[in-house]
Amino acid sequence: MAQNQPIDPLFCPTETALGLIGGKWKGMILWCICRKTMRFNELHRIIPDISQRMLTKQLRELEDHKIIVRKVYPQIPPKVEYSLSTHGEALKPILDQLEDWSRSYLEQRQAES
Amino acid sequence: MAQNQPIDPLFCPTETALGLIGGKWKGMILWCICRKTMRFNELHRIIPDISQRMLTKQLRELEDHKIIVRKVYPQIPPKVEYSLSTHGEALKPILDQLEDWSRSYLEQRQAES
DNA sequence: CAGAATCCATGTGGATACTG
DNA sequence: CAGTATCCACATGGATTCTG
Repeated sequence: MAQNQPIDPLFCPTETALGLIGGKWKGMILWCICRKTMRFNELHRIIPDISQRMLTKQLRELEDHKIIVRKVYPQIPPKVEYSLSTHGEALKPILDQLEDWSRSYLEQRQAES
Repeated sequence: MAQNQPIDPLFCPTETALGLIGGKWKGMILWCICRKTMRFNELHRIIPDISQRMLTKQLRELEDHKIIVRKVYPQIPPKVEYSLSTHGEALKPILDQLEDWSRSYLEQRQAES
């Protein structure tokens, strides 16, 4: 950081990244979509605690940020599939490591108590 | 995910990890402390937009979660130093990758506009 | 099926003033 | 220096109802 220069929050990549994937539920949503292409209700079944409103909102944000791709099949009943974009694929190994990290974190915390 | 079993949010490691490091300002705070041990006002100078209240709060959370270590020197004027814990050190390479990822993300987004 | 719209409680975060 | 304490505005998120 040069010589203790102030950081512009808009240009701190770490903050940016966490802003993109740190939203509520996004961890679980990405965890699911990383594993396979998912439909809306499929996600909702796997993450029952999220409301439809929130699920929609988080998915839209991930889509707006080009991390996931939303594919609509124009048919009745509607069918929408969510999958990782190229950016999202690049994120996958990082999320895997994060998962390992927090797993060892949880284990150690548990061992202490 | 076995056969579309619901995930318990409490036991989704990805969500856990993002819960630990995804708080507001935590990206920038960690970015700083990853680089060197930091004092309170030092952090505040580098991240001027954060309020003292928030800085304190986020630091406490990171400390409670054993990601950083808070070392108090009992003297006047007070001196407090924040550094990475062992868990925090393990996180560092992951944050670096996240940083690379978001940098390429930002570049591509800019190229598009 | 995959949402959109509305209403409402609460939590989060900012500003300010004070302190050991 | 490194915080607390208090007050308050606003954003976040939940529950519910409705729809192409």
